[in-house]
Amino acid sequence: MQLLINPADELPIYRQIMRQITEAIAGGLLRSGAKLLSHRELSEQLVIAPLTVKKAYDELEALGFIETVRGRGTFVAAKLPLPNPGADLERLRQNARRLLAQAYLAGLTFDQVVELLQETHSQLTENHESQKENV
Amino acid sequence: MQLLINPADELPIYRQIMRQITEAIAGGLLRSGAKLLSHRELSEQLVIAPLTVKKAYDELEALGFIETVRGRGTFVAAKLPLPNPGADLERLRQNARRLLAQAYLAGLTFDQVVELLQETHSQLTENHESQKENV
Amino acid sequence: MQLLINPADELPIYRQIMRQITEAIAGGLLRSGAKLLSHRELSEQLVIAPLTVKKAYDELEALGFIETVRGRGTFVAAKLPLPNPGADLERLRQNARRLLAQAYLAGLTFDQVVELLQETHSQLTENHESQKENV
Amino acid sequence: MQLLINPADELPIYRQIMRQITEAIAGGLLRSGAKLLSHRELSEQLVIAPLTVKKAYDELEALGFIETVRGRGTFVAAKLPLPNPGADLERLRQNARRLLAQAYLAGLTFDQVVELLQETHSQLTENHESQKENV
DNA sequence: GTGGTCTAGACCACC
DNA sequence: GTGGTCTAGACCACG
Repeated sequence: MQLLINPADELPIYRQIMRQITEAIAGGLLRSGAKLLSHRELSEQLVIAPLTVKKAYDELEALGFIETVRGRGTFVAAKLPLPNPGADLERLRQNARRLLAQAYLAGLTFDQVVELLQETHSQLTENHESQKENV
Repeated sequence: MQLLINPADELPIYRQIMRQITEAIAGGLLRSGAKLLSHRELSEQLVIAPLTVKKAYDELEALGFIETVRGRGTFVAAKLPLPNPGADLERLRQNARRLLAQAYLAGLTFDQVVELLQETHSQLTENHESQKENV
Repeated sequence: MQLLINPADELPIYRQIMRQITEAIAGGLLRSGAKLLSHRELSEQLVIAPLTVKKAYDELEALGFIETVRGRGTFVAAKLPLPNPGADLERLRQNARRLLAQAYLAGLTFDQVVELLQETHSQLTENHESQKENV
Repeated sequence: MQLLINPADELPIYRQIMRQITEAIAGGLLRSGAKLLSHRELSEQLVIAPLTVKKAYDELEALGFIETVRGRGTFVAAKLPLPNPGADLERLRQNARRLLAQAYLAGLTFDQVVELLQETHSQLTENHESQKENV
């Protein structure tokens, strides 16, 4: 798995890292127990400050997505955090609304949005094999 | 139309305003030529600084969504900006990917996501009738 | 001669009027003694407030480009204002610099700029006949 | 590079800054990747409010001339915005027309205008060598 | 240190 | 009344 960082992006770098790792977990690219690169290794690979990666890992750990074992490394959590049905659904609704608004401004129809979603779905789930990769 | 601002939101206030106005345009709530509240009026209504609203209006104008006429007011643009097929589609794809990742983490299936999208679609398009002036 | 007003332009309307009239004089379209529309007529034709046209005429008169004769109307001045060699040349130099900078950013070469200037020159001077038109 | 601001100028200060920076880019004084002063430093140097410089930087970024990286600074864009052949040419034509009208009112001939343009061209292009960082 | 946002108030030009 | 600009200060997040 290869992370892509854009320093000029509005989203802070540590958030870009968090987002990509959680997306990889959601898409099945990273499974429970998979080992992540150490924050030092990852910072070298991405050519950014180690503190930045550390911050991303710290927050991911606080959220329950990853677990750190002193002396062994960092791993995808065994039990992924259960969703808070209420708040999460509301956020999902909002994001769905935004996606639709954005699509309509771009001239797409509802059916085309669903189509696009289906393509994306296929991409996210087709790489369910390559499992023991590191981040 | 009533804007809702959350000062505690991670998204800057001026962006919240921009988002809600563009969504209103996308959903048909605001049509070409419709007059917006003056940035002063809107700032009073939202209990925020006038400059904050003005910044939102300025950026929306730079993006081509609204037009401003000195001494007369601010209006939804007559010709809304045509989508840039390339960049826009790519951004849409990214957002679709994020929506799916978020939904999967929340335990939803693909079909449930499509369902949720359909509900949202109905809401966005059902208020396509009356409305003449003012935000 | 037909004036074109764009209310959304950054330049104030009364300045748009001033600019177009002085350009018409410079280009030979309007000669000394030519009669202008009354500010009321012009305001009707342009669908703007009479005060706005009045302001443009007032400033043009203060600058010496036009003359008002009570009860008869407004005319292009018999003796056009002589340039202030110093200040005017400096402003010209600045504008020349800006034109070049703008052209270079647009990818043109110096020769192409001169070419473009020549076309413009032809247009400005070829309509030296139609003289007795009103504004 | 030294910016010169005239608070009494009709052109807003932030526009004066924008203009001088784009001209410096067009003239080769500022190259892609060159670092600009932080908006705070520049505001001190020019003795104006930081927000005023920031507004200039923001608009230049929206136009694609400069890029900003959080925590690192602001830089001349790697890929300068490609000209929009249509709109840009039309604006150039207008400005050429205005330059000629202004010159004719000042009593110059067409050849003298071209001469003046040639001088300006030399000035703009002769400082195409050294310069690494800072505005 | 950097940029990002926001405030509360001011003054101006335009219509 | 409208929008346009500017100030002087504040607080925050990021690296």
